[in-house]
Amino acid sequence: MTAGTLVPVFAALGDETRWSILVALGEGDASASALAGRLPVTRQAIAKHLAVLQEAGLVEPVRAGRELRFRVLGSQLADTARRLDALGAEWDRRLATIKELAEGL
Amino acid sequence: MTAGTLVPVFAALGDETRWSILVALGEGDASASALAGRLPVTRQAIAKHLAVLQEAGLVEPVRAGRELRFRVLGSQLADTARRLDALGAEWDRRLATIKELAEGL
DNA sequence: CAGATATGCAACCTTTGAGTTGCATTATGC
DNA sequence: GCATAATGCAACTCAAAGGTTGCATATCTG
Repeated sequence: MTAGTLVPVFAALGDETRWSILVALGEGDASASALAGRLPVTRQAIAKHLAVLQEAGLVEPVRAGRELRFRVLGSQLADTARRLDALGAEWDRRLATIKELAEGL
Repeated sequence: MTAGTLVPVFAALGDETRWSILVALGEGDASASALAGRLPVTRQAIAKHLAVLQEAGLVEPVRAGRELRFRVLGSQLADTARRLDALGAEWDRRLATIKELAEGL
């Protein structure tokens, strides 16, 4: 459970358009074509973003007839949040210890 | 408190080299020059990364004589984690509601 | 003061990533 | 079966991002 699998997730979350997509999916599953109707980019661009998000494990494809809808995986976000919180806490703790040592406590 | 300020943070966290820097800083404050000794990139590259991290509020500069050390801000990570968790939870909740509606409950 | 050490700045190269257009393909629905 | 609506794939453009080298500038330390 190193930062290895974490980085792609953050990279995926580090783009405005992808956030728009995630937010849109937060209101219900949708296909690339459907999303293209709501966002100011082409269907193909959205398809690429969805691929990135899927690779990062943030969305999941769901076939529905000839449509390929995507579902946002909130649990993955919660998971990432937990790991992030743990790291932040550890760094703070470690640096506090260093500070104490430096102050000769 | 929109996703606005959140995106740069994730963008900053979406790079392996920057993680290396953060991890290194997690073991104690350090300057760009000091970090250059431990990482396989030049001091200037590290300086740029530190600028990005600082812009995202993840590190903080600390002047120490002629040295400019950087301190990692774990609290900012915890903050980001909280927001991420809230979003994931809300999406899950909303989608669960939609599913119920779709199932005619 | 002098030399060493640290940062600051700028130009440059190269790769990646976001976005587009165009066309092929596949699967529905009547 | 056929027109339609959706996805898949490929080539291309353009800008940004990561990285480098080189040099200027400050600032300790002996």
